[in-house]
Amino acid sequence: MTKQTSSITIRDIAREAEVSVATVSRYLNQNAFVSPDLSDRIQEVMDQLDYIPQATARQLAMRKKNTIGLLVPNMHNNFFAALLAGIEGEVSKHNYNLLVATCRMNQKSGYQFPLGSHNTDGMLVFADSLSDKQIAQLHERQLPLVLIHKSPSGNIKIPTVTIENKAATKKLITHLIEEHHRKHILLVRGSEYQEDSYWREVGFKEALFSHNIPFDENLVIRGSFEREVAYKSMKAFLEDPTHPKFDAIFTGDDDAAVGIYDALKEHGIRIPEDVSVVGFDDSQIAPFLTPPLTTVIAPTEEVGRSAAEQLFCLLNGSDPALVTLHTTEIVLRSSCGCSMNNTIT
Amino acid sequence: MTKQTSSITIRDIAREAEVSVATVSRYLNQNAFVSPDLSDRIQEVMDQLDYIPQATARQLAMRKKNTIGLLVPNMHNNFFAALLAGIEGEVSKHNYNLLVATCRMNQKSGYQFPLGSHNTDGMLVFADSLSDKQIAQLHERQLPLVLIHKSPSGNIKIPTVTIENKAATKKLITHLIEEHHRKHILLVRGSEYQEDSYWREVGFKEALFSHNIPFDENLVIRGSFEREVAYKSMKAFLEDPTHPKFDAIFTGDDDAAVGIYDALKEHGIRIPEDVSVVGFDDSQIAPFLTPPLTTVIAPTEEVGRSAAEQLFCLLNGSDPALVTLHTTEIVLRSSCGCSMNNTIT
DNA sequence: ACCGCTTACGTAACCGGTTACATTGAGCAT
DNA sequence: ATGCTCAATGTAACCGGTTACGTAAGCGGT
Repeated sequence: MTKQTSSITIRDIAREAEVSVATVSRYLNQNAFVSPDLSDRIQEVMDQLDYIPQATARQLAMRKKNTIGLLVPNMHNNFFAALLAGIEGEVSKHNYNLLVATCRMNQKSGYQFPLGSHNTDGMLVFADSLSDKQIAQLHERQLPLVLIHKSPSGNIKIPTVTIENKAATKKLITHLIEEHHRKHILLVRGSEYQEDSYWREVGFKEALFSHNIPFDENLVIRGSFEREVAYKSMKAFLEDPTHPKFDAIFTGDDDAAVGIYDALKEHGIRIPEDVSVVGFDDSQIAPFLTPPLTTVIAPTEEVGRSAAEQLFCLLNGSDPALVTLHTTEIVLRSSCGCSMNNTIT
Repeated sequence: MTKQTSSITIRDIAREAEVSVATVSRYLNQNAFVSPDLSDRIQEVMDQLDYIPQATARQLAMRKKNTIGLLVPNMHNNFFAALLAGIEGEVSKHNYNLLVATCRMNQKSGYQFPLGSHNTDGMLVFADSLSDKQIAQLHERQLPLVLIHKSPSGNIKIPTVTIENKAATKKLITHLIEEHHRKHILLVRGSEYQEDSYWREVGFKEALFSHNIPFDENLVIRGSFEREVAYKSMKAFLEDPTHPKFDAIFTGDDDAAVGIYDALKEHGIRIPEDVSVVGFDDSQIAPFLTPPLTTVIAPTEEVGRSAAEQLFCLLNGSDPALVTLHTTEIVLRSSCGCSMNNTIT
């Protein structure tokens, strides 16, 4: 209960320096000329009394919180750190504060936003932290919003920043087809409702179609973006005697790839001799798998940075890009059958 | 410049519901009895006008920000996500907000805190985000503080939470000595000023001494907590014809271990046949190195959680643990010479 | 001398909540 | 009926900044 922190206020400074509060405020904000002698007196008193202006009071008076919020579903994802690094850099460049929260059910009154217009001047919403309805609601209330790895539903105009899921996947699958002559490619795709998974599937199909390879529903394993469940799904698939032949696997996620590797190994299936395996994300472990995993590098930090950038556009009144698509790079290692460690963009 | 957000205030609600602002406030905070009919009227009006209380005004009136800050040197560290997850969980449990910032030099006036008593009710300071002097300064100003992976200088009483660096290292080195009969162990230690490195070195020495093995200054490589610099330092060491013989390496960090692996491989030195290698941190890549790395599991999320917990103790007036030491586990993989995948605590 | 214009600075209202204190009226004992 | 207590509600001051507006001094032109 240490209540009385630095309870010295702008009025104390004004009194001691024998000026008005307005003058102190003007000196603090440097937004009007204050004569040098007054400035000196003020500064001196401030140093002496160790004065720190209360952000809260300032925010109230200015009707501006100088704070943006980042909402994520959870923090356990690997690339969360990179995303945050990008965001934080941009935020601090603008001298803003960054509030971070996960969305979660509140005990009683259902959903309660830890972040919102009461808190922040604008928000970054990652993937499916919020339902479309909740997003629409915030948007209606005029709260500046930028979505990350998610596009707005309907035709509401909210800036989005994400990565080229479709194009990258198409390129990767094309590589499998053209360079390694694979034709029966198994798709291990993530959660039904995750947008990244959706576009990766679209890219996957496009690559197939443009090489006249039919898309086979039986060569799809659904809902497996986690290592353990990918492992189990893959095992189940392999143990089903009726499973179709395949000569390559696109795992849609590096973490899932680990599970896939394990399952294949247990069945004595060699990578890449028997089947090529490729992932997505270039997580840290990708180069250390045996064999090293061919995958897609996503510029996560850059995504964070530019998402914040769009939000600041909204806050400044300049208009933001409605959709920012970051390009990805494919890094060829040996799990696809390549022998070199190369990159195609 | 969308200024006028939801500019409806508690007074609007009071007027429409034909009650006083005090009553509305009391209803909102549930801190005094309000008769059911008034409650209903108020709730109805609030729903209808879509009222959201401004956190800022509330904070000003209550002289409490309901916010804690986390200060880190940078966000690029792997375990940052886990740390944050732990902190965030605790923070949201207390219905607080979490402000995250990196410390950085401000363009003009030298060091400027993005976080402080103007912003937060208390702060978590990670490792060397702040100098001892800066910490002391904040502490003098009565700002509740908890340090993470760092202890306070002098005898100021600031709660600290960290991990058992010394004990874990001692156990790990003892394992090398007793199980694998290693006697000439190379110490690759991190930054001179990093406290974790310091304690790891102490534990290293203690293990040596208790087995009557002299500590050899020539078997130390300093300042190498990063992959690349560890690689270079190790190469330089190996290429120096006068370098002492060694049969094991303690890298003090998993990331550094990667660099060490590479350097050893280039010189045709086999792990673990020629030298044992052990790390610290159990980063994600550890199990995927060839051979899989024996290392120490640090409960990072738990560290974050309990640091926040101590801070809330300070905020509630109950007294916090002055030092919280989290126990670590050693996970034996094959880089030390073991054949199993085992854990000792 | 007077007028007008500019400029540095002061006064006081305001931001949107909380809460100490005042007020009102019901309930009950005398 | 009177006085007292107590509980529900209202009034207005306050939190610590910002800023619209007012004021007075300085200056130049006639």
